[in-house]
Amino acid sequence: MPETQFTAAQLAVPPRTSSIRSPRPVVRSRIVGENHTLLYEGGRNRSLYRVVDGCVVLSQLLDDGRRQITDVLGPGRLFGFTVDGRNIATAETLSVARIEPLGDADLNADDPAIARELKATLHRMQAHATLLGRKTASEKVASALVELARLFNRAARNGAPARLSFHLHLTRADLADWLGLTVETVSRCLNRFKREGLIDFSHPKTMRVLDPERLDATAGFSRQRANDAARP
Amino acid sequence: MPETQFTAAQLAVPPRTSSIRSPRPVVRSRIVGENHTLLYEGGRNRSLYRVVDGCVVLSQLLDDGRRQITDVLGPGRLFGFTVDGRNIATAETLSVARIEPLGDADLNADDPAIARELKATLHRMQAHATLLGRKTASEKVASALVELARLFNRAARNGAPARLSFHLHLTRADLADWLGLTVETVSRCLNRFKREGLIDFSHPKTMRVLDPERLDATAGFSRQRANDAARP
DNA sequence: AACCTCTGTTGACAGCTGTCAACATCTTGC
DNA sequence: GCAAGATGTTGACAGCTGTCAACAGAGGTT
Repeated sequence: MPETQFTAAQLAVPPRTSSIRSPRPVVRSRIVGENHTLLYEGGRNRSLYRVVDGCVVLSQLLDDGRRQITDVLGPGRLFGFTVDGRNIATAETLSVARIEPLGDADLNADDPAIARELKATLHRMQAHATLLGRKTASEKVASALVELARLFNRAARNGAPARLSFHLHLTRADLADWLGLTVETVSRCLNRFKREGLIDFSHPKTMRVLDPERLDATAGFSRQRANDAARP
Repeated sequence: MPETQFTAAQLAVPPRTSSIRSPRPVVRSRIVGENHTLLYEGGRNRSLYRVVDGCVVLSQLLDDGRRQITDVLGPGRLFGFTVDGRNIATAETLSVARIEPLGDADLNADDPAIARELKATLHRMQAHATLLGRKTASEKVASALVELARLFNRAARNGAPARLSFHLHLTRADLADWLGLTVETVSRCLNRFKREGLIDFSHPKTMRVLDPERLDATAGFSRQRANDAARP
């Protein structure tokens, strides 16, 4: 069994971050190992699932094997949405993960919380489309780091000052498939960021952000979008 | 006023293609001119809208002006979804369009038909992410043509054999912003397809598919995805 | 009709990113 | 502990696509 990134004690106390409740008072969540495929694109399933803890990615394949990771899910996110009863995407764990089934997908279809989740997902997907279509390699990798840091930074739940250190659940290949790049380009960007003092990592998956502001700037994020006047 | 693509008679009989009903028995739809911005990303609105006829695109902007068209909407599609009360995307008409408000967005949030529309939209967004991240320029342009042909080919509603001729509502720049390319690359691909006998166009926006199968192949579509058995 | 602007096309060229290859490092299994 | 495979890094090189520029054509205005 590969390394896990949380302890037995953490697994024993699944956090509740979402307002979505299943009809049954007690829901049996299950622990799934790393690199386990939960759902296949085009397959059938009649339940939604929530990621309670861990990391799950959604992906699609082209005929010749090219892969696109369409979403990276952390704690609280839902997956298993279907169109015409068919799974939209393949779902795989990138870590040991706690998964909670939410019951019949169609029964839950009119749950306002589900609609809210769908709209939030849509929002993320659109932002990612902008990344894929209009950002450079450096901006893509920087954006990914910012987003993953936000996703998996909750290690410091106990009120401790959240150090900008987090576990990169994705391999370089996963990052490449998420960002529309190649492993080589991802590796080059990460190591350039490291040389420039933006981030640091000794182990390839143990990331630490050293200069959050410069990383944000590299990501092409507009911290000012709210404050700034629109340009001429 | 620029050219319109439907007649007064067609406008007088708005087709009902969706099962989504508004609470009021009579809904007042409105006609909007070409190149009209209906909603701004980040702005507030408290209604969903349906495209009854015409073409609407959703887009996002980066700070330096780079634009990504995240979705192209034809008849029947909904837009105006919000997260935290804020519009997810900017919505613009690319043609004279008939738009129908669907009432309070939050009131409709638990409508099963809305959830279905959201899931269908999610599906399209994921497919487009795969296009943006993993397809070549030729595959992107071919995919766009196939999709737009399907979207705007309903000209032949009267049972006539649907000729594979359709109106491209998007400019070359719009196509580029949708596909993550430049106008020059889009233009080169379209004219190459023309030289190769895949498509034809005299007017830049009057497209005609001459060889649907070869176009599908160029788009990298898997015609088997539906027939295929789900994998283990 | 003439003019102007926007859109589209085409060519030359460059550069970002992909491809190929070799090697290093980490992980896993024996 | 060692071997073998998977993952990550780095360099050389190439090519797809972007950039820049000039021009053509269409649409709209006076």
